[in-house]
Amino acid sequence: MAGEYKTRQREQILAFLMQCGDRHLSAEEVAAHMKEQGNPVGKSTVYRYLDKLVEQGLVRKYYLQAGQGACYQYWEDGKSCREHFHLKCTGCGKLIHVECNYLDEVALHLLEHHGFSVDNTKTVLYGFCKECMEKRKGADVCQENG
Amino acid sequence: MAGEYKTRQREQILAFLMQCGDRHLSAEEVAAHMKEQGNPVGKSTVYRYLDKLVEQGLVRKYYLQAGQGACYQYWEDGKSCREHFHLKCTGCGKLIHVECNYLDEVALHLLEHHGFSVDNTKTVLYGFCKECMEKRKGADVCQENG
DNA sequence: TTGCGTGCAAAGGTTTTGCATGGCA
DNA sequence: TGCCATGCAAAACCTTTGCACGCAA
Repeated sequence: MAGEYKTRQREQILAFLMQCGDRHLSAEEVAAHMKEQGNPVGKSTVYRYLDKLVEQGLVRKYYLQAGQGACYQYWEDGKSCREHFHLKCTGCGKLIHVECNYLDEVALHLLEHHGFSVDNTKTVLYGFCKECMEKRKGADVCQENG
Repeated sequence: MAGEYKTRQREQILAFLMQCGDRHLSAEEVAAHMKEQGNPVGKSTVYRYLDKLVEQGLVRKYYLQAGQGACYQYWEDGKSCREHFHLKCTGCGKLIHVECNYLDEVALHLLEHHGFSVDNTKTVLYGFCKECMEKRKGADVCQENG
């Protein structure tokens, strides 16, 4: 059933994603990189494989800005990540893994009080990290104030 | 400069948004509603006016899931969605607004203990709602395991 | 009357899909 | 050999843009 074949294209795509570590890449960028390397990969292949990797939990898909399309990022150690929350800074794109007992209770709370089972492999909290928050203070005008 | 005209279309669009309160609407849905009402409005008009409202701070634009397009929501005095979390069921697609003091503390915790300022307008927690959880029990088994 | 607003259709970009071919196992 | 994977191009999507006409003030 799950007959997955190993191909040059897939190896290269995954290798590139791993190599980029915590950088997030668009499908376009992945395809462009392959082309530069002299081993072009069709866009549909990129999209298809990227989606497959997301399904498998090896790669994460982000929607940082509309109109710009999605971003992908290799998900190091997907197993342990199932058990904690993730924060993504919309300023610098940094992904923060949060190991915190208090937050573990949040999932429990949602389950018991709201009947909702959170999937940490799919959930990302967006916002600003400390550095980007400070950068914003000053430039920021009346955005926070509703 | 501010030569803004009041037109039937604009009145209706804004009225509909206000009336929908905390529901998120896509541009498509707005246009569809107008059509049903017997007063169709061109899509470009919807998009243009929606964007204008966002600029003016009267309406908020969300990017819940790419590929699905953007969602708009009337922004009643900063009340609504900035202050609570959103849950999205990956089973049935339902969007759940959670008004809960306990969860409000979560944002505070993240800020104080992790130096991260969560943006609830961009953040959505993914998982399964009660109904879909029950459906899944017994059904598929090997989906979680990558 | 002035010039903003509207609507249609076409263009824009990203992602998906159909189908024949290519390649892994 | 049997299938899965690939790649091209076309289609599907959402959104923006161009342009002529309509309408508010």
